[in-house]
Amino acid sequence: MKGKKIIIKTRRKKIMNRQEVEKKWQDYWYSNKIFKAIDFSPKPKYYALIEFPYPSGAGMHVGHVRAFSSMEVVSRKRRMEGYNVLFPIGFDAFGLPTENYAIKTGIHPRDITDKNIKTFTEQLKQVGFSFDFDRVIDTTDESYYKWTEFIFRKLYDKGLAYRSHTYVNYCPTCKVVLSNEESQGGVCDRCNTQVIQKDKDVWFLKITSYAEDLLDGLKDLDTSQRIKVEQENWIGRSEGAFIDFSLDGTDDKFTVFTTRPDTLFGSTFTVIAPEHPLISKYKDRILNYSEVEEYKKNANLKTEFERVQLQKDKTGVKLLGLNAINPINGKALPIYVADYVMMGYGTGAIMAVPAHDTRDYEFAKKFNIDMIEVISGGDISKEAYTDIYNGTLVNSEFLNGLSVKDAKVKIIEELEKRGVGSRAVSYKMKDWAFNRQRYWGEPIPIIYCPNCGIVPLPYDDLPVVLPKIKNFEPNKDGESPLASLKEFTECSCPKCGSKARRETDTMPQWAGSSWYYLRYTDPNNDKEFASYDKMKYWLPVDWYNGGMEHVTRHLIYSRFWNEFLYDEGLVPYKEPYKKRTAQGLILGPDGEKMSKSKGNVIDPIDVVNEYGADVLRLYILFISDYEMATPWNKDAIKGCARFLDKVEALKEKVNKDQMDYTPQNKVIINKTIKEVSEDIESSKYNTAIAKLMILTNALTESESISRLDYETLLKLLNPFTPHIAEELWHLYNNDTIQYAEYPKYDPNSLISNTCTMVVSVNGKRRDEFTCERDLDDEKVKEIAISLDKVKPYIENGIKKIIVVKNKIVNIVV
RNA sequence: GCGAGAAUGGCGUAAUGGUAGCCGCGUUAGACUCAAAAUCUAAUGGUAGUGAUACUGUGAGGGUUCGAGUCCCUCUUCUCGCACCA
Repeated sequence: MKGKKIIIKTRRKKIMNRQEVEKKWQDYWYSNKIFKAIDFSPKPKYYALIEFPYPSGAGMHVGHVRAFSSMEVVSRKRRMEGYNVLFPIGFDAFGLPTENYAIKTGIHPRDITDKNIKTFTEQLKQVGFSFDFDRVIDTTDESYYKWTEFIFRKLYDKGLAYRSHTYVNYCPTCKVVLSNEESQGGVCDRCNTQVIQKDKDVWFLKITSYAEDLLDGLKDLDTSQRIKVEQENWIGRSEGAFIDFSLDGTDDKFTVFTTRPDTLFGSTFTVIAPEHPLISKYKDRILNYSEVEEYKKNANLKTEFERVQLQKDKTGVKLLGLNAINPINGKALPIYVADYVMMGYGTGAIMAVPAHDTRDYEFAKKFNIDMIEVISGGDISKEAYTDIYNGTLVNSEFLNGLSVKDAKVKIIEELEKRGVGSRAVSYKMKDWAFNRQRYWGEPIPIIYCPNCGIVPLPYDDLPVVLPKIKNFEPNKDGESPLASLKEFTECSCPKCGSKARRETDTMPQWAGSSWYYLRYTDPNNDKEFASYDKMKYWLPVDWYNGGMEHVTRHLIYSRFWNEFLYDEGLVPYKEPYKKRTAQGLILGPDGEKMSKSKGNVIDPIDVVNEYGADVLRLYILFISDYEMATPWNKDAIKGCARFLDKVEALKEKVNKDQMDYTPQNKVIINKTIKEVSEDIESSKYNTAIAKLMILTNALTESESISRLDYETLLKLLNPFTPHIAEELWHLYNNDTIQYAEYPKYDPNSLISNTCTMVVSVNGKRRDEFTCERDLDDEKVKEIAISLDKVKPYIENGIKKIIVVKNKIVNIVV
């Protein structure tokens, strides 16, 4: 402890006190509103967006700093490039952790949230982020969630919000219904409890009707392959056909979905999901109904996790007394109930073609069902032949001899002609389960009237305000605490005036974040969610950075809302984001994911207190490639502190009156300007910083440097380490560096007029020499073979000499 | 199982098909100091050698090329995403 104090003292004597200087400039920036975004400014606009944080009690995390730092650097650079920058911040403050904390402590979520937002805001300012703090939004503020309710109401009007009775993912610990997105892998997103299937009344948003648009919009999104592919997989489009199978002895039929209609002649049985309505409908005709009921019950008991575990072990029950008719050849096929067919995908029923589908193959083997080979080329005695590129149709009457591709077209034509099938597209994505039985969320503006049924609240009556309550515990039925509050639930029907009941479920946390980027353009508007003109000016978001984990949830949800609002004529652009990047995780020093329980959490504010905000910002971007997960190294950060000390020490060498580049540094400065700028644009912050270090090392080796040399370095540094840049800039300037013109490079000064030629023999480096640029190839060869170190290797004759201009000579012997 | 990505010193990482290891950390030696820290200087992939230097080296094995960390094929391991999706 004593030693540490001495270190700080020594540093203070030699160089600036970072924390003091940082505080000074933060006060200057924020009190003068240096980062204010100006509506309708004639400058070109730039909208940089980061995912707004959840204001947890733990405060800011180093992960937040990394997530925000990329757009922070870009925003500061854009301001210097003459843009009118919108770089906003807000808080996604509804949600379970706050509510759970309220249950534990009895403190109201409103008070917890306010306190956490205050702390978080202070921490953001301590790091010096250049947000426009005049546009802060809070999703739990009545003036904000009024518009979240408004959008829900719009969705309802269009039939895109509906109530349905289905099996849902339910977390027994959190006592909430979860969406597929929140229960990936069969466990609850928040608490890792195994999700169970529960029969419930649920609000859904019909995101599936936007599946095609959501897929389409990805085409123009500037993003990594990974982010695109993840969204595509999530939407999960597949092309195929609906085919009707009639039920033997009835006038009824059921429809299957298949991507392989070409194999229809090879179908030897059909399978329906345990939840398929056919079962109860033909209760009386199914001879083994009790066995089927039993199977159905067991299937529902299985958790998602168990289903995955038992993936290979197929189970099922044959429906006795009920057969399906293959529409193409009139053959009677047995119907099985099996849980490897899901009610939630396609039609919940399949035509099974064991010869050409792996799952059907396993099932057929287990239940001793026949197979018919209809695509030649494989060996179906060993395994299902699923190749769709090779192979020819056989045993399929009019399809025989065709390729899979052609057979698909022809069979669909035939089915359509006969009126028993059609081309179809199916999506993996399901409708979005949109309610939670909790208090701390946006109320759903719906009323249940005994006469009129479901009635939406009139627009003029919005918002439904969350009442201030004292007991936040959900009740025993897993209902929201609002359900036990008479003052809230009792109301009158807006249509007929009779006594009615208010919806007590609230919206999921993803609601508020589905449109927040719109609100930033006009955060204080109390007439509309944002003015059309302002949205037209600011949108679309030019660059959006956020977590990889939000690619399949938040990104898709928010694009859905935007596309919907666009169709309603309420927003000016169909796609909200032009470009999307994602940062990697920062792991603990032990290489594990940071967590309280592992005790490996690094608090960014501790780093600010020890090294300063500039060092924190610099290190977080220098640590590795921006997209890569990397462990924190408590020693490596010292290198960043040393670097900034060096930058400061350079001031002693500056010739104040020299306003051009010093000749010996001209090339490296121009090169650095070019490369740092390009690196920032392609999210290579780590190499950008490495190049700034190289430049600083070069300037340190110079006898003296010019004012322009130094100011150029400071400008290039400003996006990364604005405090020290501002402080040193003021040695020579009175105005802020934040709007100083970003340096430009001179293409003619990027290369020196001499170059180093490497000489290798058979690809092995042997020597090098320096010569003028673009020297004639013949002369280069002459010099190369005359070198003493090269001579011994070419004694036995030369086969060939390859010269790569200004780079390398390779002598082949 | 399917899809995407990755594998380079003691560590984090860097290299338009053209000097592998930039930049940073760490380590070693030296300077300053009574001493330590900080700072500065030098060295630092491995093996051999006092040394110039030589050989070797980017997960493994093949290939293309004058030349491969980079391109192609096969394999191994790891990370991420999806997962009985019909």
